[in-house]
Parts: sequence; structure tokens; C-alpha cells
Amino acid sequence: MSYSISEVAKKLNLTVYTLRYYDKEGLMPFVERSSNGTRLFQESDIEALKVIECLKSTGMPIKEIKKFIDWCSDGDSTLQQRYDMFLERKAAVEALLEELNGTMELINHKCKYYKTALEAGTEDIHKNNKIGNF
Amino acid sequence: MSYSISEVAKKLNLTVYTLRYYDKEGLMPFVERSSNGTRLFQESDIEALKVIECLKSTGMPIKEIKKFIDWCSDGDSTLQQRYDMFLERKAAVEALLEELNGTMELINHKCKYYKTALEAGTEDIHKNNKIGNF
DNA sequence: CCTTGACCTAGAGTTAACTATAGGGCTTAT
DNA sequence: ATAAGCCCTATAGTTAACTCTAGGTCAAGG
Repeated sequence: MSYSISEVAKKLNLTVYTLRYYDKEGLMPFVERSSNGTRLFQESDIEALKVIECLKSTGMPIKEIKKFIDWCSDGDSTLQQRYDMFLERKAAVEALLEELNGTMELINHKCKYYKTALEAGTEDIHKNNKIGNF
Repeated sequence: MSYSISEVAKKLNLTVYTLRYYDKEGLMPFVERSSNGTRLFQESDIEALKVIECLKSTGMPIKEIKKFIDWCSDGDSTLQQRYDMFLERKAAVEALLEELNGTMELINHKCKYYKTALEAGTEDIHKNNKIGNF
């Protein structure tokens, strides 16, 4: 059994346009075609697409992801590159997480700030507050 | 004392182009000018820019951020909107954090996968592994 | 048989967020 | 007093990642 492009799009919350775009960019060289040219996605292709989505969410641009896909096609001689790439991605995600934690702190602060202001009916309630009023 | 645009750019790790672009988009209506038109940034402006950067890091587009800035200029009548906006941003960051945690899991898995493969000299070491080989 | 609704490619268009250029104005050091 | 180095605006160009359109194929249902 195989999946059509629209089935895969639904499964991964992407559009068929996006999937064809990824294919055009060389991200899916593994997807087979039927005799008339229709893409036939296997379960393993969907797993590979999930890895691609994972890499995207680390902030990796499509051209970089393509490099990885090419390395996969090249076989065992590229194991080191692929390992290094994932270590780099791990560091990138750690940095993103750290940034987001700082973001969360400020957002939480602002939530409190506006809750207090809303209860007081005016932002002036924070006027004398040298620390925290930003 | 006030800061020049290039000083602020350095402080916030942005380019002067970006700062001028933000100004053009209406994100910095509060920044004063000298008699000859040069922007004079106060400490408070830098704090406001940090909030803008914070909102950006939650995935908020610049046009949305402008709405918030406009609300700030409108005074106390917009306190509810601003509070609601920060609650939404909080939810957005929580969603991002959750996604990033899933991403981190897959990345960690891949790091182990390639470490093992590298030690074995071949990816075939994972061939029989129905679970986890993706 | 013919229409409907998948699928396909090639290529054009869109959007956001910069990034850069051209042309010009102050201020300061040689 | 003139060149360097900062500032300014307006506007054009770039890039990534889609998003859409035009024009065409093919299989199934009425």
C-alpha cells in the first residue's frame, strides 16, 4: 500500500504545493512514481518527511536539509558528516530553547503587568516601579 | 544621554538597516530626533526594543507587533487588548516549546543512531531495528 | 463517451523581513 | 577647507519558502 500526495499532505499538515516544492528542491529523491508519473509515498517516506520537518523546526534552511538528504543517498562514507550535523542541530535547538525561556520570562512578566494595570484601570499603577516597568 | 542608531544596533545585535526598517514600519514612534533629524535613543527606547525582539521571537509578525505599539500609544483604553495579546503570546511560546521538545527528542535519537553507526562503520547495524530506525 | 476530480510539470507570483544603493547633510580631525 | 565618518530618506533589490496558474494526463462513475 502507498499514499497519494494529498494523503501525505493531510497526515503531515502540509499542502500538496509544499510537498511538490520539497520534491523539486531535492528533499525527496526516494519517493517512487507510478508508470504515469504519480508519486507513491511509502510509510518510510513519511518517516523521512517527519525528519525533514524536524530539521526545519530547528531553523535549518531547505538547502542545508538537501545536503543531508544527499549524504543519506551517498551511504556510509558520509556517516561522520551526518553525525556532526545532528550534533550541530542539537546545539541549535538548545540555543533556541534558551532564547524561548528568556522570552517566556518577559511574557509572563508582561502578563502580570497588564493584569495589575487592568485591575487598577490604569497603567499609572506601575509608574513608580523602576524595576519591571518596561 | 542618548544612544545613536549604530550604538543601539550593537547593543541589540541588529543592523542599522533593521532598526530603520522597524522605524519605517511604525515600531518606534517614541524615538526622538535631534534638530537635524538624527534619531536619539533613550534607555527606555532600548527596553521597548527588547520587548519588540521578545515578541518577534514568539513568531509574531511585524504588522502584529505594530498593532501592539499603536495600542501602547492609545493609552489605558487598550489595556484589555494588550493583556489578551500577551496571553496569546504565552500560549504561542508554550506551543513552540512543546514542538521544540519533540524536535529535541528526535535529534537526540538521531545523534545516538549515527554514533552507533559510526562506531560500527556502517548504517547496516540498524537494519533489523524496526523501531527507531527512521 | 464525457465529465469530474485526482494527479503531473513548468514557471510565474507572493510575502515577510530584511539589505543595499544613491544621493545628500552635519561634525570633526588634518 | 576638505575628507572621513557618522547620520538621514527614498527606493530598489534580495532571499527563502512557499503559493498559485496554466495546460495537460489519466481513471472512474453516470
